[in-house]
Amino acid sequence: MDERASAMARVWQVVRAIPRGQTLSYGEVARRAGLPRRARWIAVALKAAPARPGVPWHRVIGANGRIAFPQGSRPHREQAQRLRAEGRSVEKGRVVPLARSARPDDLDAWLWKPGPSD
DNA sequence: GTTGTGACGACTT
DNA sequence: AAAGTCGCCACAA
Repeated sequence: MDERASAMARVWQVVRAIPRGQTLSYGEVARRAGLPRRARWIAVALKAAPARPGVPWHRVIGANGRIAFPQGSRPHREQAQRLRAEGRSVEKGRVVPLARSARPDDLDAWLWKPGPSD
């Protein structure tokens, strides 16, 4: 079984595990998939993601809450729309962090943290 | 084989 | 705040 395929499967699995309305950064997805420092590669994996079952790719955002697609682009609008449909607000291409912390440098604010109840 | 590019990220100017 | 730089690495040309 080739490593590339299993790595990709791990990425999809991690992304599929993100609950509705929650987000993870590319870097965090990479770490959880056992691919530290390969944030860029996550994009490759998501592009290759199966359409059906489908992975919630819109829950994966940049490290600063930025939607990675160019503003105004089709995919950018779709991602923003999907996130808003799950209750998150997006302002100027940026996903507004969850209320727990307003500090823009606090990654935890928009990173989903698995809690004891999960 | 080399080069440029990109749905990234951490750092430094 | 904005722009560079560098590390990372799959892919296409």
